[in-house]
Amino acid sequence: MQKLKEEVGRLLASRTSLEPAEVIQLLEIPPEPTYGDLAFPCFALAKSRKKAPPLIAKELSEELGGEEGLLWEKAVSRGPYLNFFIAPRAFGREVLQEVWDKGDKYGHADIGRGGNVPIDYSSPNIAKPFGVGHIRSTVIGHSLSLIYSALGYNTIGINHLGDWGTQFGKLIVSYKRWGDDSELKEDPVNYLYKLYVQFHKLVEEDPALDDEARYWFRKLENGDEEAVDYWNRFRQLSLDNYELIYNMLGIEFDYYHGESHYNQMLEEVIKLVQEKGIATESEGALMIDLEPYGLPSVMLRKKDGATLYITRDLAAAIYRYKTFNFALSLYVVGAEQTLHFQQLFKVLELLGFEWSSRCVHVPFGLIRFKEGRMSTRAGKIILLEEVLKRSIDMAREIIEEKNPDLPDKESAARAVGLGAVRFGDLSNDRIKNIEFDWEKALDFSGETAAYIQYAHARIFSILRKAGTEYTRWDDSAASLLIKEEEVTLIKTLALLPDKILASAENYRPSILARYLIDVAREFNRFYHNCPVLSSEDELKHGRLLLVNATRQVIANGLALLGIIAPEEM
RNA sequence: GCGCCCGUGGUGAAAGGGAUAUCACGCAGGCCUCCGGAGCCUGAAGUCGGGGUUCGAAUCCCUGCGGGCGCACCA
Repeated sequence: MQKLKEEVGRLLASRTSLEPAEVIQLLEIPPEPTYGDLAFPCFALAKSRKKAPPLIAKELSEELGGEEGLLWEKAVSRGPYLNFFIAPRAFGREVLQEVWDKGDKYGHADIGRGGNVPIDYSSPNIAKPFGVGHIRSTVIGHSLSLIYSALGYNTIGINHLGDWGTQFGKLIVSYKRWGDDSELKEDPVNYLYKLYVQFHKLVEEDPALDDEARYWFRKLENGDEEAVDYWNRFRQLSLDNYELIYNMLGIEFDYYHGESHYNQMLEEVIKLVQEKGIATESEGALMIDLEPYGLPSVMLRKKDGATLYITRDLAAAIYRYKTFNFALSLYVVGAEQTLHFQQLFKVLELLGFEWSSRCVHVPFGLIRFKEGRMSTRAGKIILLEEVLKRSIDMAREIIEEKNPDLPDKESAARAVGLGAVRFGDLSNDRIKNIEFDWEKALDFSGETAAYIQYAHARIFSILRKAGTEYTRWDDSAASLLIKEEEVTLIKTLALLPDKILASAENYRPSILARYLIDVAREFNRFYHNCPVLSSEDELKHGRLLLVNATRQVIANGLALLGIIAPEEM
């Protein structure tokens, strides 16, 4: 597709006042394939030519006459658009060859040139169980890190654990008062969670508990041995539990730099802020006035001397810049923290860090129950681990029913079950709130990962039967594909590089996810209309090249979503 | 009170200011002597209301309504 765009870009640049790059920018895909395959909208020329766009389109098409290019065969005007029709044989050969040559790297690019991109994602709060709510940050962040890596960036996954803060005071108080060693050993995270929920229930009757919790958190900040011991224990037990889920999802972080990691840098940050003269004392607390910028002011240090979330985030941002000299720094964190990040980035700017503009908050909507928001405090939560396990169970049942002879049912069930959950989250626009629904979470029909995986498995089935006879490149075979379903599929395959790029630029893996649905759909149409194995020699070879290219596109795409493409299911 | 986000067929979603608004679930019907029917084909049904900007608005602006989120001692 890029080659076609470049060709059209050069062609139109030579006939208009525009540069090739400008033309390429303007090119779009027509809404209806019968209009053409690549459209040049003539609105941009209306001013300089002082003519109506439809007239310009008409003139351009007449100028081109019956001309044809390498990859296109005709150009016709339709309203204000000049529409190019691809030359199916040349275009098909071109696309298939590119996929063939690039293989696993088809769709990848090197726009990043090795620049560092730290991505802050997942970041659960210690001592709270890993709920479905955490899946969003986890899978969106993971997918973005895979996508940016494919574009030549050096991504750095950072799990910014919530391992510091007043909740530890609460936990210590609870554990000291009511804690039970054997219960803790048996099921650490759930037990800690139980204590946490209980604390919030009891605090309603006894508000003094809150003071006690703050007191213990201050002790922790001051390095009190007893407090630190508790903290270490709670933290490690939680980490062991998260490990399980990350293993299931195939996620590895480069760093587990939780909030506690920045403790020794906080003094320095506060000193810096004071030196810059942007901080003020107010009722014993240290504040930065952001009113002039239309934002609520922030507090860096409480009157009791304890620091806050934003103080640590400030330290973390500066640390990341010093350590990684990043090209881009992403924060995959819920939309409810949008204001916090606006404040954070503004403070960085006020500190004179030009790189503050390279910090990006990637927000997403929250997951809700029908009855309302999930609340960890109230104890209303669904564990992610449970969702994943049930999804795998469901997939196993379906495999048992539809494909009982499958040799390795377990890995297929994992691929499909885990894929369904991930895809369910990745395929929708991240900014919208999601209502959690077991039925939808465990759905394998329609626009789901299973649909894409099924196409992939079918392809493998065909390729297995075809044997090795056709596993070589052949120019003339690749030029034979001119049936409608073949051409449409080829055109779809040609879009992968654009889609990966758009996913990165918009921080939206959903663009790639939806595209893969299109690929699978076009493949299924092709499959139902164009027999492969029973075709005669050269056409069979050509179709096998197309089938193989489709396999490659699906595999490359799913890989960037962190979803396994099974050979059988 | 102030600020931010979201309103698209019955339901869930897509649509870089552009052409006749695209899918899926569900519903009604059809397709396996044929490469895997977790599939394919056909059909009914939609841009929250009102103003504006523009040659052109689901998209941008204003306003109303509905829903969500946030706003100095939580994270």
